[in-house]
Amino acid sequence: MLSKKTKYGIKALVYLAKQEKRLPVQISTISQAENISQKFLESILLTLKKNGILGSKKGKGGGYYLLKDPKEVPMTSVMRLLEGPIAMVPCVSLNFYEKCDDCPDENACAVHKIMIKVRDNTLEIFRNTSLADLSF
Amino acid sequence: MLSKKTKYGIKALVYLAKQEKRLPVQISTISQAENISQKFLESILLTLKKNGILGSKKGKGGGYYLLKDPKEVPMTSVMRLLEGPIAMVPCVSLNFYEKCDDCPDENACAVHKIMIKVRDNTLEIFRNTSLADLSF
DNA sequence: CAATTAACCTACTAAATCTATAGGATAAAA
DNA sequence: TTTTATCCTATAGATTTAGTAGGTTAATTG
Repeated sequence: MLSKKTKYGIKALVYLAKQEKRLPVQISTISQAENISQKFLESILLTLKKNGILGSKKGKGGGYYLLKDPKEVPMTSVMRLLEGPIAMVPCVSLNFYEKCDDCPDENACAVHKIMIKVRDNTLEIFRNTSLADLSF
Repeated sequence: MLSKKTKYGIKALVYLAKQEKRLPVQISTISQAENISQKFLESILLTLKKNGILGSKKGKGGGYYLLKDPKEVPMTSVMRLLEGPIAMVPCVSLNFYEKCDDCPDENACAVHKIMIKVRDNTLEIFRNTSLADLSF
């Protein structure tokens, strides 16, 4: 299941991508438009900023804005940042790999086998989908 | 992330599918072979039994066994039973649909849009993979 | 019949994760 | 110097996960 954090994060990013001008948008504006708890959204946007997806400006007329063209923001980045691994099991994750405690041999593991397929397919979708694609 | 419950359940099912004869296999045998807590596995196999995937036999020589040919057990069934929805968001789930609190219009939602794609792809894999496919 | 075996069932718990909320600090603008 | 809005840390309540404990039932064996 996708966490609310990721869901809200994507919604906020798409909201920003839809802006005609690249002017800062306040948290309160986004939170009202998308029905998201303002404080919660605040922490989400902050991590997006810390990780180079968003820029911000303080004080009056401040807010958050996209640093790149929406076309240049693939969903892989967004998902990994907010949700963590794209794979359903760590032993199959490209960016968050971990060995399973219970598996003596990964290659002999049935779960490993099918989850590789799922990962590859999901990855393909996220790689080929940018914020721009979600903004129509 | 896939729960341990589902992971262990799949491993146990594949273990049973690999048996040459359809004789009952004890929980303790599977739990040792697959490094799974016996008590935990017990509860997993029980739900698989209650839902028509496994049969069981009590007393000496008892245990669990597959009720159908492994070819006839698609991963969609296993996943839905153990993990729940295959979709990453309830508003996109075929079998566990729920409306989002925050979304006035599903069709206008970016998250909805991409998660439909992910669901369709994942579903396709699970539909086309049976226990037999995982048992080689 | 009685003992053994192994599934069946209920309840509980410890730990982790998720979804926030509180409250103040910092920086920019008016 | 006041206002505005982001930045930051800490915490808390709810939910989910991953088991554990302990006894009950049913089938087999001697």
